[in-house]
Amino acid sequence: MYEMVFMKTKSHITIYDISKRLKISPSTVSRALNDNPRVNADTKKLIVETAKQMNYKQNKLALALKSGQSMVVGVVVPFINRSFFSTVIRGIEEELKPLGYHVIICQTGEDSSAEQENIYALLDAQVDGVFLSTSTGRTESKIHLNHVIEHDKPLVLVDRGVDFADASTVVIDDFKGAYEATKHLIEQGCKTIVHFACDRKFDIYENRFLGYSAALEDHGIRLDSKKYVIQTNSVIENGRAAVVDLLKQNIEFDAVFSASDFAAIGAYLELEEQGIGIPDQVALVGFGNEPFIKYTRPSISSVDQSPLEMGRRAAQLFLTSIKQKGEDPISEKIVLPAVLHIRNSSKKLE
Amino acid sequence: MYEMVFMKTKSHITIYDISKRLKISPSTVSRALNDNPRVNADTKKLIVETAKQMNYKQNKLALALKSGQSMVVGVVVPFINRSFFSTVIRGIEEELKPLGYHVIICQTGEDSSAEQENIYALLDAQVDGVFLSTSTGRTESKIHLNHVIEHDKPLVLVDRGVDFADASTVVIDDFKGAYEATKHLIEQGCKTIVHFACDRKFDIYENRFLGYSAALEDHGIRLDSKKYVIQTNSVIENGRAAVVDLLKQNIEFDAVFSASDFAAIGAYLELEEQGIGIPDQVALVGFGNEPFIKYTRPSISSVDQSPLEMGRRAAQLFLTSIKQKGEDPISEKIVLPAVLHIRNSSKKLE
DNA sequence: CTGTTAGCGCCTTCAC
DNA sequence: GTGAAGGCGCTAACAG
Repeated sequence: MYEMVFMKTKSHITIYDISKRLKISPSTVSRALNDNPRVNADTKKLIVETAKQMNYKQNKLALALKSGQSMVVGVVVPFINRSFFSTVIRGIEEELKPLGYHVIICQTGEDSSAEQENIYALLDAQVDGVFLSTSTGRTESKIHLNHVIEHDKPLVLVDRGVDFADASTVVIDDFKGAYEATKHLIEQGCKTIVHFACDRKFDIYENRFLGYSAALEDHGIRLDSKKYVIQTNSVIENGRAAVVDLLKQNIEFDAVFSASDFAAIGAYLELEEQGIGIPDQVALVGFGNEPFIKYTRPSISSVDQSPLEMGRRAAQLFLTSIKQKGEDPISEKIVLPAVLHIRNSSKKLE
Repeated sequence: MYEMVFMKTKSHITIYDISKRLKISPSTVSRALNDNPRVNADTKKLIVETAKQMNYKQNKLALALKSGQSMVVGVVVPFINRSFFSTVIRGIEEELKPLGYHVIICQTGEDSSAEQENIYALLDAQVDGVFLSTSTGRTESKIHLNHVIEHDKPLVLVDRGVDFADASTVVIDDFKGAYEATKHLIEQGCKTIVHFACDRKFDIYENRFLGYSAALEDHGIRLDSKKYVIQTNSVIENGRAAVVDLLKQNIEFDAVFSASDFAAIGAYLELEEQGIGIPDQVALVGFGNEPFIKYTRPSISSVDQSPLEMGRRAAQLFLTSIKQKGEDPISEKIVLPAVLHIRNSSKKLE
């Protein structure tokens, strides 16, 4: 058996190649290419030109190893093809690209241990910071988050945060958004408002539930968690199933406030199929303002999360953290407003 | 003025730290950590354990510099928060993550020169391959694509490809999809079928146009490009404007086949607002099968592009290219089927 | 203004 | 089975 021999044809040009060609030391080449003032204008010009001509490209990897800055950040989300998450990422990318950063994306599939692995892999890859929309609930282990901090890298929690002192956070005002949505339904005359709560081990969903509860209380409606608060997931089929269940149990209700647009659209589909009129018999409000939510008929009311802005702000938090490197890290918390978009699914009165 | 002094507190552990602590040479530590057989089982165990205890993490950057493999790929798309693109990326990520690759995402904003810059930046970052859904039309310069090939990195064109010999490609059968969509409309009795063509400098749109034309011809309908083929962009407002224009010009039509779901939904909104019945007065078929397209009422027919599968296949093409490194690169071309999903917007007959 | 040297963290010959 | 040395490509002292 013969070993395969791979000719490692060097496909890229280094400053040494330029150095040799021009008989100028590598450091001068480096200086010239970095526009260092302490180099003769003519030689600089010469170097820059031959570099271009030789099609030289700076190896960022070497630079990263040398400088300790990779100029890469990692973003960890449940699924990248959810409009909310991809739009957050868009915001991050657009804010960071002008500064020369690259964005690595990771998906957890909503699995906490996959989240851990992703974060470790990102640290291995020497990212300069981590953005996370977590799938780790309030009670679960957060050592992977500690690791990020220990490695002295900024950690920015986006939307799905957890209480974690050393991380910056950007969220929307979930409580207020939910409160407004519920209040709106009450003002439309709804008395028995079902809440699709999603998983309350996440703060965002807990806060939406609390907003719902507070609105009921403030308007003299007794909260009946057993009957009207349903744990769903943020999945279309779950919303459908929840409606099926309510009907099967003969629970009467005149509105649904869903903490997720996906569950909301599931409810919409099922109600429609069952011939239950929206909003006349059941009014409907979702949460997230996903792009598809306004094309149903009736169009569905929803609370906007301004994902693009969340991404941008998250990126800005990262940048301020980077700048104050070395000092004691200050973790900032941004709360964006949650704006209710009222559409036809919840207009009982004109 | 005093210069600020930054104590570069080394936040990470290297094999040298382990080496010193254990008084074992770095090379042995390296070998142990890489599970090299030529190291004593006991020392190996010792090393692995202290590594874990010291919270050692391998610096992939150093490895990348050494090995010439960064284990990072770059994906360049117009916008990451379009469902189609983010789902393609999801497919790529899911296929490549098990092999240890990271995915960097870049957005061009549909701008050809931004695309060039992105690609150069990715090459600087020493990515192992580039996935591209191009914004560069048939007639524009493709030097940036040549650069990728010259650097000996696999280039995979996804969906929006251009003729480029040295790149692998995965597309769907746009011609057939468009043909089927148009044929379906004809079979529903439509005679005057408008085509929203998008930008035909991209092959995908050109092929959709050709499919539309061929279907008309095969069914004895004369193609009237001037009257019925409208250049729109893949944007909701463009679809709206196109309908407004048609009405203003008093052009009669009984169907729209849009090469883009976004333009299609624009048409839907405008037709609805004008009180024009879908499908009775105007039947409607889109292209892309975006998630939102089926929630309108009537639901809109559309040609599916199977973006997840496209992403997966693209990743596989990359992997085969990587394996045959050194040999003459073979560029493969995959054509996935385009499946028409018939919904209520195009059912004139029962 | 320019060249020499060293080192970022790792792996991998080459010796022993 | 283990250690020493060199180099991936780059920059930043340190000399001159």
